[in-house]
Amino acid sequence: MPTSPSETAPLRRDAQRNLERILDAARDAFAEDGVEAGVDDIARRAGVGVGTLYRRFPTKEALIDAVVDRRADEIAGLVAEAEAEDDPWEGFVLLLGGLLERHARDRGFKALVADRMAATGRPSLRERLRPQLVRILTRAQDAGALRDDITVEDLTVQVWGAGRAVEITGDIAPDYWRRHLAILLDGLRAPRATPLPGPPLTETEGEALTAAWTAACRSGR
Amino acid sequence: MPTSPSETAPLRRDAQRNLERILDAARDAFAEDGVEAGVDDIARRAGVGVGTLYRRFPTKEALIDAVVDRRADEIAGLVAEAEAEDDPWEGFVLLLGGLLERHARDRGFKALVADRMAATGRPSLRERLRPQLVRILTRAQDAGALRDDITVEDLTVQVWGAGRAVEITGDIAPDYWRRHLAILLDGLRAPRATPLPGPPLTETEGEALTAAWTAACRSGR
DNA sequence: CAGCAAGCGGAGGAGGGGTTCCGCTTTCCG
DNA sequence: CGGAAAGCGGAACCCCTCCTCCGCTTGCTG
Repeated sequence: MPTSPSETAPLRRDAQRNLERILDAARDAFAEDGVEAGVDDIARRAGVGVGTLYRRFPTKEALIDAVVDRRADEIAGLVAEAEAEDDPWEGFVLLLGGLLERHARDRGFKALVADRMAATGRPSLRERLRPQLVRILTRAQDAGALRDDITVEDLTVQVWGAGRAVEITGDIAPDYWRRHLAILLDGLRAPRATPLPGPPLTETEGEALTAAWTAACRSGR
Repeated sequence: MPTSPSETAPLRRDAQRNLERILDAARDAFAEDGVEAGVDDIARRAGVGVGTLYRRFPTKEALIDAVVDRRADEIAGLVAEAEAEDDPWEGFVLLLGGLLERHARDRGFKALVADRMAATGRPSLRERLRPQLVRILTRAQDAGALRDDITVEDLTVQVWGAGRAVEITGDIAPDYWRRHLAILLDGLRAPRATPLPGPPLTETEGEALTAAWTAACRSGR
């Protein structure tokens, strides 16, 4: 747990500085290339050797976790913003838009979204966010704006898919996500919803999916 | 071009048999593991050595191409079926449903879909299919069933995203794609569609996207 | 049946990741 | 200031995958 400041002996000043540099470099590298960015590249960006990197993070995975942890506030902020929005539908749109926009601009974001709900690893983030998500969803449904036959699992899968689509378009048409989202929203709006076939995913299935998705993200794509 | 039968000397009988075995094994391996299935694994499934495989296909990429070529008829058949359907909307739904169902059941299908439109490599398939696609789309629009502000590019991106989502759910909930599709269709239906923001992708952008998508599929996302 | 070209298999090369190791440097504290 | 412990760098290592090479085998043809 190198990120927790108050544990065992404090880091030497140079070590602390290098730790910051590594985290910053990793954030940038992941944003540009996704989690498949190489450790050598990250170390070079940070101006340190790979040995230094591995002194702080026993494995690349641990580095990813640390970067994700650091950025978790970003998602938490977005969700809070969405919940604070007066209009339930607008709040819902704000959330989805925020997610897709980040997907379009930042390739490392996928790992963040995956981790946000991950069943494995650090549950704090996911457990903190999920209730908020449900609230945003049901609030929009109670207001009659969002179709009431979809569940959080449906929404999650939709976001994964849309995120992937928008991620691909991000390099070529950075604003295309708005169009994509508009189509998705038309499918989610209440007024003209067609009954959905088949049962929704159970929460257990949702968790299994999340685990699979996380694994896929971790291994690069 | 090992797949074209009438070229230079005909293959020896054992070689011909091994060629079939390799193609079958590759099809199965890709369906199970996606294009990231290893060549050693494919050779083992086929009951041949990797040397034999490489005698026929200069590179793994060429093998993928050959498998995709062989399966191209599957997509062509689906598209033809969709076009032959009396009701324009039903034809459209048939097409999307067929694509998503295959995505859910067959991990190698993604490569096929990518290649179907690929700007690089074998253009025949893509060029043959695209006009049909446009016809299916415009027919449904002219019938007033499909919203008339979407383009083939929009549709393609939607299918990529939905395919990804459904691919993940395929292992856990093989029929979930129906639910996902239903939501997507509600977003695509004409009645009371909300105007889309921003311009659609140009055809040039569409081609660039396809190339990027193909590259991503080839390298195993 | 004999000769030989085509075909075969699988050990090993090549290259690209992540990870380790160890001799040198820097910081800190008495 | 001086010594010890923490930190540093990056070459080397491991492992995994695609691909090559070459001595042996098999099927075809006269």
